[in-house]
Amino acid sequence: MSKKTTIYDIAKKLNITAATVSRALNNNPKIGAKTCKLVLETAAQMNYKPNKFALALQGGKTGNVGVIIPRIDMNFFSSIIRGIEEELQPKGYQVIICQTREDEKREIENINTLLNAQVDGILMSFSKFTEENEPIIKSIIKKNVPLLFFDRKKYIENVSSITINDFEGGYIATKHLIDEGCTRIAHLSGDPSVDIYESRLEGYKQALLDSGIPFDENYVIQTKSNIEAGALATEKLLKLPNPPDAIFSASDFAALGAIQELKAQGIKIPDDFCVVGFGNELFTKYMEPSLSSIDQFPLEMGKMTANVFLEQINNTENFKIEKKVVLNPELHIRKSSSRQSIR
Amino acid sequence: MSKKTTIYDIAKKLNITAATVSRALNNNPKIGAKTCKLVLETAAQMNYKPNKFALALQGGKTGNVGVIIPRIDMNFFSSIIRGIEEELQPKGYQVIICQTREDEKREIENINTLLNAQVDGILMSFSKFTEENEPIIKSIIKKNVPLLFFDRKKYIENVSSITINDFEGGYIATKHLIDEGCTRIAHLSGDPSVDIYESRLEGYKQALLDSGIPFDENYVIQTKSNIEAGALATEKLLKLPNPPDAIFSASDFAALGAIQELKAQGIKIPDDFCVVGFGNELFTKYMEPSLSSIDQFPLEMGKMTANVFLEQINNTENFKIEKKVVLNPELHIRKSSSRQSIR
DNA sequence: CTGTTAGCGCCTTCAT
DNA sequence: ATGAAGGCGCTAACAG
Repeated sequence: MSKKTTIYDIAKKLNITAATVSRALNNNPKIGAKTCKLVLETAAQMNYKPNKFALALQGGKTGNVGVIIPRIDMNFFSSIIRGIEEELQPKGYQVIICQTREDEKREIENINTLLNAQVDGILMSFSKFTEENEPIIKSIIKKNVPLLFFDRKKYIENVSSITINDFEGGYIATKHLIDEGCTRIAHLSGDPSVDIYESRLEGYKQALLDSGIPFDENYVIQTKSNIEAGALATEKLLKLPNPPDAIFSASDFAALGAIQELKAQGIKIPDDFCVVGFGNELFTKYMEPSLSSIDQFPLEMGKMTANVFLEQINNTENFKIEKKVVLNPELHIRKSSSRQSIR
Repeated sequence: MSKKTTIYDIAKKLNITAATVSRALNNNPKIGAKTCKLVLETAAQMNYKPNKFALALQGGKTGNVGVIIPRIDMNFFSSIIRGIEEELQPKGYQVIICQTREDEKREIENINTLLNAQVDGILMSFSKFTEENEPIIKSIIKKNVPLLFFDRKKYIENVSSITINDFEGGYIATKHLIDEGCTRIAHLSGDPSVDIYESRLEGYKQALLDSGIPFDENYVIQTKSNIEAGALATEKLLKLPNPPDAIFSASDFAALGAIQELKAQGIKIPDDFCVVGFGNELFTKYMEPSLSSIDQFPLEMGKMTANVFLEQINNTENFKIEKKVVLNPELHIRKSSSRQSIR
């Protein structure tokens, strides 16, 4: 296990030239069938592994794909990464992780780093579309580097995206609360300029509309995705002249804060108040009461993203593939919104 | 933004040769101060970025480091990755993730892949040391590829490791339970051939010894790190003729199972029974009752691992650095073992 | 101090 | 169907 074997080594052994070996290895049509077979065999026998760097140097493929996410220590994103890695690794790709830490500057830096590293593709969940990052996104496309969006999308020509149906998620969460008998349903929303939150809000509105419940804008509060913000928002809601009897939160963390506040005020869940979150974080299952939540299937999202990327890479047609995959979310009903027992 | 600028481009512009440019860029001592400065300036101005692949091709550094972990979708590991990435990225390294999925064969595959990718270093938390993976570990060392262990260690010459003091963790968890007035403390342990579980058990024993509480081997049950196993083990413990009044679990998940079982049997926590877990998983804080647990500081562990790696890489001495970093764990006391209220 | 040359491993014309 | 030669971007050895 001293030196790596090169095509020259195997050429020497077979008394042929490296070019021939190269051709045989690449299934070049004009090559003798026996020669080809012979080369393949001895290559395997000598444990030949192509040198990625020599390939990359000539402008070929590097076998690396870059994945850009806000933070890896969130279950949602790490599950996506897991899915991506599990699909791509068997195909010989390595996954390079970049975190933006919610910083748009770092997002641009990361893209530049990845482009400079000549990755074969960039899979990303960007923080937000702004005028700042628009040009760099365009430059990825111009360089013909396959680009895919997951989780968060924006319509850009020739860019595929893998997302969940956030509208549907908002709809079924709200519908479920209505079905449980709630009539004054509040919504903890997120940054309205991020389309996933916008869609969840729309789904919420549509569900109300379909059930003939009037939409009350006082019931919608924009909050950060954390516990404190959720608790604070809930406090506000409870002070309303006609306080709500349920909350659909676009974030599990905010929902957790809501539940803490409700418990602190001695409000019975789910008897007097129901809560549904979004994300199906691990803790939703184990908290007390357990929190109903919308599952976004991050593992599947990751696998799907990887597969669409592979399709795109292997596309030999002379037109671009543009695929918009939308996964269906699923509601997990738990104690926080489960009134069967008292009906 | 058409073509990447090479050292030839900047050489041409300055009417010097590429070699000179290369030297200037690498702070080669024998170079004219003005020439050097000039090169550096125009390089920056032309937005020159060295080509990693050309460097790697000559046997130089690739700027990639491989990280091998069981699974990325566990908070403990993804936090470590976060720490590693945050330290290494600013230094120009890219992090390549490999998951073993608890499969020792894949562990070997991953190492081979990384070696073949000529990574500048391998940072790993291996599943277990066996006769099978011993040779490949040795081969990493032979190839002079910097190797570091985190989380799980084994003494190998010249291999640095970053771990937490599991003995201490076991000790303080148990000591805390004793201080809360528990006298019959059981322990849910893990695979005894994995040294971290062994150490936690030893810490547990030592704490009992130091407090004059006899060790009862019936109180130690080996369980998998999941909820069902924890519940099952607890069921067994409660059936003992002299059942315990506390559990120190080497896993948060098993501890969660224990609490579920205790609650199911109507046993009051912490009044009649205390529980302490290990890992400080996110859910421990939010479950009911919240679970006391040992924090392993995964983020710091990751950062530390990255920094020891950097030290090692930049080591110009002619001797190997071997660093064994041991982080101190910390107990987070929560409701499941907090009897202040009733004292 | 700086220019010249060769080569890392591979592929790709151009010949043969 | 195969061999010979050049080059991807860079560095290192050898000259000057």
